[in-house]
Amino acid sequence: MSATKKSNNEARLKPVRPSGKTDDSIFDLIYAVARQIPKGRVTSYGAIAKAIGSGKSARIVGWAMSNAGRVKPKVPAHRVVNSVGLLSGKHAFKTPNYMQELLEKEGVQVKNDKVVDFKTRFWNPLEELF
DNA sequence: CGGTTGACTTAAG
DNA sequence: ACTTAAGCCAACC
Repeated sequence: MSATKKSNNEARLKPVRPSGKTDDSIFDLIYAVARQIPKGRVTSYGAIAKAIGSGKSARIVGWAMSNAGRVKPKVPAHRVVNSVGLLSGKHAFKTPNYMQELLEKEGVQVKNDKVVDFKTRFWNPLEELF
């Protein structure tokens, strides 16, 4: 197979938007930050929003996370919760309980759909990436 | 093009 | 701790 087989790879690390586009967008930035979340730590949608410079576009982060399941490489969307540590996105996983199990598997305690000691487990991209 | 929706956030009562 | 309200922005119809 000495033929030039360039297609097939070309390192398409760009995330796939809902529209199927792989253009640069805030989605790219969101996924990029989300992948930086250390194991056993969590962050919030708003924190990511600030990290990418949008600040108040936390809802877009949530939107992007809903697409995280179809994005490559995999995005640890289970490590992203809302501002009070609530697993607001658990319903988007295979099973509503899958998100909690993933977190517990990483050492994050979850009680009543809420991250235990959230403030300590919180990972601030603005400070950690700085 | 416009109204609605959503894995959000902050503020105020 | 709970409810309301307003701000935000991309996708959807």
